[in-house]
Amino acid sequence: MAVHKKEEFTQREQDLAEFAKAIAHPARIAILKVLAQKNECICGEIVQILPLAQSTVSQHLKELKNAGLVTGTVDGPRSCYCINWKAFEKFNQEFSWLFNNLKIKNEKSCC
Amino acid sequence: MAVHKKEEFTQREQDLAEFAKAIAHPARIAILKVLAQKNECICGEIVQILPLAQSTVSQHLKELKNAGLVTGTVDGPRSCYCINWKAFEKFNQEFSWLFNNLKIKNEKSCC
DNA sequence: TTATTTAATCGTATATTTGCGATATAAGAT
DNA sequence: ATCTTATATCGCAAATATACGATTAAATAA
Repeated sequence: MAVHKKEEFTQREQDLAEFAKAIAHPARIAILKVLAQKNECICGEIVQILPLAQSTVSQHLKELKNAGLVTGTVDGPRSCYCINWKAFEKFNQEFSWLFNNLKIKNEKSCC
Repeated sequence: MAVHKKEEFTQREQDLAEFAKAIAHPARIAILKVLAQKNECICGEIVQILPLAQSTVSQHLKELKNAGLVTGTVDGPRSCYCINWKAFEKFNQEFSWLFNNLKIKNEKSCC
């Protein structure tokens, strides 16, 4: 991949792709589920639940944070992660937009 | 990554992640849009529209096909690609399920 | 039959992702 | 002040993804 071609697409396509990439790993989906299930902010618990090393979980959390899907604040010696519902809702809408946008144009498949 | 850890998660998480990966590139989102816009099955047209080489587009199409989002049939010397609406609808529902599932549990963010 | 057109595949280079152990950091406990 | 605990980050290895040119394959046109 000599050059990056991603910039040649629309911002909307890039944003949507980036969000999709954020949840394109079962570990990150599992992390989101754990974060949603617990009412309090956990972190080390995720490491207990997932079959991954602490450093790996930390890395996945960082990616979710970079994608804006998760917020993180320092709480004493531990970290507090939460789902960013606002961003999540926005991306949910973007997805719906894509799905509907595609579907409206052509409901029937020709092959 | 000495070992694959993806199998250690639920099938549902894996399937969803795989679908997300399929649309985790702006080129593939753009391809889906083109396929939806045209009423007929094109292929070479995608190459004209996208800023990518023919072999690269072919590769992206293959990935979409592997993910089940697109069907492809041979039509003489050319290929005919179409969106698989059924599979698309299924994944749309899976996404909604995830979003709602997460949201119901905890609407408020604690940080 | 030979040439042309269209698309898939191969080979290759490079970039990114995934994963882990080891180390660093920072707060709380002793 | 030192030890413990929790987490982030670094460095590395291996796997995957991205992109392209060249080649192959297969059907139509000449």
